[in-house]
Order: sequence, then structure tokens, then C-alpha cells
Amino acid sequence: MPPKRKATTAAGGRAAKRVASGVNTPVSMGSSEDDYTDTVGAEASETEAEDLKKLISKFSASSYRQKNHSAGNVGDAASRLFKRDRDLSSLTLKPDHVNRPLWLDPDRGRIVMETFSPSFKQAQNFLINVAEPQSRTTNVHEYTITGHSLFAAVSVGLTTNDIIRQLEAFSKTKLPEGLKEFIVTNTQSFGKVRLVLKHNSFYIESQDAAVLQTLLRDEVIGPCRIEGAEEISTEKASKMAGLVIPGTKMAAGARQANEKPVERLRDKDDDDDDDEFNDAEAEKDMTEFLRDEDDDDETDQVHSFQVPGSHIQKVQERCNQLGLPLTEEYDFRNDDVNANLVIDLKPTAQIRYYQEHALNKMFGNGRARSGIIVLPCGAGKTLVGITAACTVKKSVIVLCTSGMSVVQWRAEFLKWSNINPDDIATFTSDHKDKFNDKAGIIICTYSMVTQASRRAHDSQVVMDFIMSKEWGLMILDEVHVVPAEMFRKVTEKVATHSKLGLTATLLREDDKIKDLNFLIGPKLYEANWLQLSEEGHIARVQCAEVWCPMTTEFYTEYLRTKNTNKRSLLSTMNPRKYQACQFLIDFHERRGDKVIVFSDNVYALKKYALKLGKAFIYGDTPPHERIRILENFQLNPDVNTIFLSKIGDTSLDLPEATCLIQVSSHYGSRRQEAQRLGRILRAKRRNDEGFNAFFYSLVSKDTNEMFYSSKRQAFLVDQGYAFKVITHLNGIDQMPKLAFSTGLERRELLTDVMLQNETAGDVEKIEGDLFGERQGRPSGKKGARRTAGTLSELSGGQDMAYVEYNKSRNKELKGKGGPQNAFIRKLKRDAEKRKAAARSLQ
DNA sequence: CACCCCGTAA
DNA sequence: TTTGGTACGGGGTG
Repeated sequence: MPPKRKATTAAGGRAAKRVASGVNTPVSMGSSEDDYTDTVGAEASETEAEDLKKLISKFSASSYRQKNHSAGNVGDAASRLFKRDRDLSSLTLKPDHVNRPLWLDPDRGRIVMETFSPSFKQAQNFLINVAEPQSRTTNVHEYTITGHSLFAAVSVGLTTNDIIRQLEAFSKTKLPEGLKEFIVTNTQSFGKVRLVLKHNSFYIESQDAAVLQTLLRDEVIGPCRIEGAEEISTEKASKMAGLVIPGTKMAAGARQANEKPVERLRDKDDDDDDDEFNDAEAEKDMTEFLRDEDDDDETDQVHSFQVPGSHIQKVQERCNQLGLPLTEEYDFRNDDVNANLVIDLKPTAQIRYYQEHALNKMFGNGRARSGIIVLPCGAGKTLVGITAACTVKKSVIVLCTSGMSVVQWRAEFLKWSNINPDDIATFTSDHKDKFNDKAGIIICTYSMVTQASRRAHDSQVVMDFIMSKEWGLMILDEVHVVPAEMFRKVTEKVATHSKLGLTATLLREDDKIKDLNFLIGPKLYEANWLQLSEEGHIARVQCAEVWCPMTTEFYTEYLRTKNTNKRSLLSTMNPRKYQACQFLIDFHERRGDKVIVFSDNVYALKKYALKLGKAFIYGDTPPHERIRILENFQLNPDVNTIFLSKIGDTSLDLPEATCLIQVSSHYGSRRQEAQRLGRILRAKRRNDEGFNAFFYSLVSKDTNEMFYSSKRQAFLVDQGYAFKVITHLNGIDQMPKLAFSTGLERRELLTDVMLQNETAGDVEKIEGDLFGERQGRPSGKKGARRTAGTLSELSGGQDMAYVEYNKSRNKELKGKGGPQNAFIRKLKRDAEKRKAAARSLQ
């Protein structure tokens, strides 16, 4: 990849998207009335297999354009780096540059890595420690060195020299001076100041009293100190003090372990993982050795001042700004104040290599470092958390976003570890347990801990218990929610020695994500999605964006209104989008896929589902009905498609679907897009020969959806997913019973859409006018929505055309009591039999 | 239990 | 160029 690649800049990732969304796209979905005449009776002449072949060939041939780069088009993901003044060609290359994978941007800390380089694996293992992955596509990875990433590197045990030496070794050019300086200035002060928990109080601690003096003179930190006899107390550093100071010699142990000269390259990639593990073992021994030495020879003094829990965040944030981030490490093996917990992994629990890598980052020097581990959905985040708990062996508090995942975490703990069930308690609104022994695990929801007012009596009791205890480890599930105003309170309410944050998508659309650096700790590990799916740990997914032109009726209305809600509703109700959805469901059901359709908008959700005769779940669906529908989806061969609102993004335990269709979504939320894709990464069938999961995003052409869609995909594109654009679904013209194929039907739909939209607004206004103070029913919103629903039903006349289809599949699946349950039981038995048969075949 | 209300998140 | 429908968990009530 010579630097002169800048010549082809325009072909780069999102630039291609702009080209594709331009004017002259090959649309063959038809724009004339004729294309939509009823095709019932014109049975498709081909067999299913031929159908499949045809569609798949379409996917890989002429009717799509790849927005992302593809193999053979090396370097497009990085090409934006080489624009204008980003030309690196002036730099002189080392003679053996071909064997070195890194391009270093002298000014901005950007690093571009060639994945086809012979020393790629080593370089990647190193880079993941010191830089933030920005984008990791097939041939090129892009990283950035930042203050935070260097903090993470130092806290993982690397020294300034390690970083500089290894960067130099992997770089194609001489290490730029500016970058070297940046690394030096940013790493020097790290690790000087620590946050320590002692006897349920927080202390800011350092070996250097002068640093503490400086902090106390700071206008923000100074007033936070708890008034005591002494301003700064000094004691001899000892094991009993809770936290042993990470001396530089400790880092030396880690340095040796991390060092891997480029010259000593090995061909076999797989060996690498085992080596890393052994190195970590060696590292631990070294740590032990050094610790003993420290205690014998040195009489280090530790200085500290106390800060109340309520001010911790302020101090942490300020220290971050001052370039002196607080290190949090828990020397759990030498903590004999807090009781030990009897817990171990079951021998059957097998940790995968990347989980081990992640845990090595956390426990690399024999202590628990606070930080964040990022793994895609289905890659075993829970097991990482459980293994961490089994390592620390102290009381653990696990925080989840929903009651469902509380239950799941408990089940997983029982599945993977030998923990005594009496030692795990759950704490939610309908289950308020404590554990009886001195040490234990408590699993609860964020809101249970953060709720400030209106406490039920027995939850106050449990809350007091939690706050009175000193916790060894706090596991924060879905840690990306923590920066929220309310949820961030957990870190000040619960006194814990270490924190482990877990998430699949360390993303927010606001800028609060950086707060996690001081709220939890640095990002310790981030898995490479592409690599995991190539290795079969998560499913391979084909992503496609399907462009659906707007019908003239809908587009006219779209242009006529400036109201964004109305506009987005028109875009999602676009009849041609509905047709595309109908076609794709049919296609994939016949292929044997289980299909989930997502729609954020519940009006659209119901309309689509009812007309297609599929079951749907959204917020108001009562729990028993949800379960029934999900069971049927999982077991009943006749139920292969369900519709979900954004309920499916987070809080549903979804069965193993293999195909996903997105009809409407939430603006430009990258997290939602990634999370939805995550729903199919678990697919059990993923290791079948040639298995692919499918992810479709239906987008109405020439609407705002186009813009948001590309925003939403940004994260996945950076993870290496290639989104293909499909402008025509081959065979849709021959589709029997294609909906909305007449102008009349489409106009009826439009009327319904417009009515739905207006009534919601009107009713609220009327209610306000009529009742002024709105006595008796303080929440006008709920009433308004209900009324709107009724009015929409009253609009009856136009709905006549739908009546024959508009039968709720939900009701069919709902029934209660004996017969239905017996049916489900039979399905379950059948499924068991099939599984057993499959096992005996192997 | 079934229902409502409330605050909060994204 | 960037908003607010929707859904949740928690607390009550009869």
C-alpha cells in the first residue's frame, strides 16, 4: 500500500455511499402503474432452489454497489487519511518496510495497519493496548493514540519506553518526533495518583506528597477533602493497607511479558494465543517475586487524604482533566479485611482465547484493574464477568438494565460456577433478597440502586445492606448506559474495590461516553468482530440496504409537510417498502430462516404485522402473551416470522433468529443498529457449512431515512461489515399476492396514515381546551393516545379492503390454559427429539 | 394479581 | 442537519 494511494481517495467508504445515493440509480422496481397490477395466479415457474440461487447471485453481482471497500480494493477505508495535507509519501521508508505493518501519521496520532503484513498479529496485540480501534475492515485497520488510550496502556503495565520501542519496531517509517513527544508527556504522570477504598472510605493516595499538595491546592479538588486532624496522612506502605503500590519494577515484569521483537516472527498464527497465556502466567510469578522484594527492602511511604463518596466523581473528573487520572487497582489476594467468597469455575467451563486476553488485561499484574471490556453480543460477556468474579473471590455486585437480565445473570452464575445458590441474591422490585453469609453475590438493576425517593420499606433495608458493605468487584452490564444522569450514581452509592464494565457497543450519540474513563476506568479490551465471525465464534452476516422508491402519492405528501414525525411515518409506511418486506419474509421463510422484523414505530408495526398475518410484540403486549409468541416462534414450524418494536433491541431474550429485517428505526443510532445485528450473531447454525445470517435495512429512497441509515451503519462498517445496496429485489414482480399492487389500495393506506397522524395531535388539543385544568386525569398524554386509537378504529370505512387480512395472529397464539399449553409442551418434546436425533447422528 | 402512575433513557 | 415515541423498572392501589 504505497502512500500515493491518495489518488483514489474518492472511492473511500462513505464517499461511495454518496455516489450511490445520487440521482441516476438503476431502479427497476418500477415506477409505472403497470408494474403493480395484481400478479395473483402468475405462479413463479422456478423451483425454490433456483429462486435462491438467483437471489444470491443478485446479491453478489450487478444490482448492488458496495458502499464499503471490498477485498482487492485495498486501503479504501484508510484513504481519507491521505487526502490533501495527509500525504505521507514524503516520509522515508525503512528498507524492510514491507514486513512492517504500521503507517504513522506524524500529527494526529493516527495509525494505519495493514492486516496482510507478516507481523500483523503481533502488531495487533500490541496496538490494542495503546490505541483506540477506529475501524477494522478486511485489509486495513485504523487506530488512534489518545491520552485515554495511553492511560489504558500504562495501567496495563506498559512503560513509555515499551510503547515507543514497539511502535518504532512495527512502523514502516521512523517514529515521528511529535508522536514520541506526545507519548512521553502523556504517559509520565500516569499511575502517580491512586483511588483507594479503605474501611468503607475513599482515599486519594500517592507516594509523592508534592503531587497531593498540588491536588489539594486545586480549586475543585481542595474543597472535596474531608476535614480531619491532618491534611495529609502518611503511613508505611504495607499489604495491610489494602493496596500495594505498583512500583516500576512491577511494570518491568509486565514489560518482559509484552515484549515480542518483530524479528522473532512466527508463521503459525494460532500459536500466538497459547503463548500469550503462558506469558501471563510467567508475569504473575514475576509479580509475586517482586512484591516480596518490595516488602523486605523498601520502606515506601504512602500519603493520602480522604474524600467523601459523594465527591469522588468530581475529583476523578478533575484529575482526568489535569492529566493525572486516578488509577484503581484492587490487590484482592492480600485483602484479609473482606471475607472470601467460595466460588470457582466449573471444570466444564471453557474460556475462549479472546475472553482470556480480555481477562489478562484486567488481572495482568495479579490485581484487579478497573476498566471496560467490549465484546460483541453472543461472544460470552457474561462468562467474562463470571470468571472475573471467580478470580477475585470476594463479594460481587452485578448491575443490569432489566429484571430479565438479572434472572439470566443468576442462571449463568449457577451454570458456569459452583457457587452455592444461597450465596447469590437478586434485588429487583419483585425480589428483594440478601445473602446470609459474610460474602456473596448480589444481582440487581441499575434503577434499584439509583432510585432516590419513594423507597419501599424492604428495598430500603436491602439498599442499606448494600451501602454498608465493602464490595470486591462491581460488574456493570451494558456499561454504556452508566453515563446517564441517573445511572452514574451507582459508582458513588456502592463502595467497591474494582469495577468491570461490559458492553457490546461502547457508543452513545451524545458525548458522555468519555465520562466512562473516570466513572469506570479505561477500555481494557475490545474484540474484533470480523475476526470472531471468521473464527466461527459469532455468526457471519450479510448486510444489505434495500432501497425502496416512494410511490408518487406518498412522496407528494412527504414533500408537502415539514413535520418530521409525519415525514418519517410516510417513509416507513411507503407501500413499496411494505412490498419489499413481504417479499423478503416470503423468500427467507421458504429458505428455512427464522425472521425478525423490527419497527420502531408501533403504528407501522401493527399495520405490517396484521396485514401479513404475523404475530407482533411491543410494549403493551402483556407478559404471558409475549412468552406464548416467543415460544411459538422458537418451536412451532408454522411460526417463522415475528414483528418486534424497539422492545427487541434490549429486553427480550430472543430465540435464534437467522434473518433480520429493519423497517423503521431510531434516527441515526449506531448503537441500535449494532444491537439489532447482534440479535442474529448467536445463531446456533453459524458453524454449518456456508451458513449466513441476513440483515436487511429497508430504506425509502430520497427521504431522510437515507441520511440516517448511513449514520447508523457507521459503527458496523468500522467493524468491517460491508453493506450492499439492493435497488431491485429480483423476482418481486412475479410475487403472487403482492400487497398494495393497485392504486386504490395505496390511496386507502395513505388516507389511513394521514388520519392516524392527525388525530393524535388534535385530540390532545381538544382535551386541553375542554377541561382546562384537566381535573381527574392528570396525565393527558395517556388518555389522548387511547382516544386516538379509538378514532382510528372508527375510521372504519377505508379499512374494509383490509378486513380479510387484518386478523391478529397474536390472538391465535394467545389462548390460555390446558390445550394450548399441551400444544407447546408437545412442540418442546418434538424439539428435544430432533435435538437428540441430531446428536446421535454426529 | 391487574392496574395505574411516575421518572427516566435514548 | 439531530428529536421524542416508546418502553422500562419502580412504587403504589383495590
